[in-house]
Amino acid sequence: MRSSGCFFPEVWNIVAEIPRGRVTTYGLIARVLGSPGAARTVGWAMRAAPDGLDLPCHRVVNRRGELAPASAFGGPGVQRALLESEGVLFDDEGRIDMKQYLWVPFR
DNA sequence: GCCGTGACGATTC
DNA sequence: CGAATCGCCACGG
Repeated sequence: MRSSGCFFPEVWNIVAEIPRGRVTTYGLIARVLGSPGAARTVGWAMRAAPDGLDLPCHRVVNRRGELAPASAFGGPGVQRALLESEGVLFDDEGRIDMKQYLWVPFR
């Protein structure tokens, strides 16, 4: 299971495996897929992800532990609410403690 | 087969 | 220390 086919489907596959209450980063996913510089492409894959896949895209954050633009989730606080609902706590800066919640996908 | 795009990352000023 | 810029890679037209 290394390459199921294209890049996007693999991204969705990994995101779908993110455990509840954990988060991962775009760059990390890209790295696991073999393209450390394709972090942007991963984000693009999220945007192009069909709703039928039931992807927990709210569990994917950037390297700093910040959430994606509110526009991406249809409104401000949506992604944060979903994560808090899973037990993820935010600091005063609205960021996640990566040391605690960062989940590393399998290679 | 080239250009533009994009929910990032790291570096530089 | 904060903000801005460049670079990266994959996909659609």
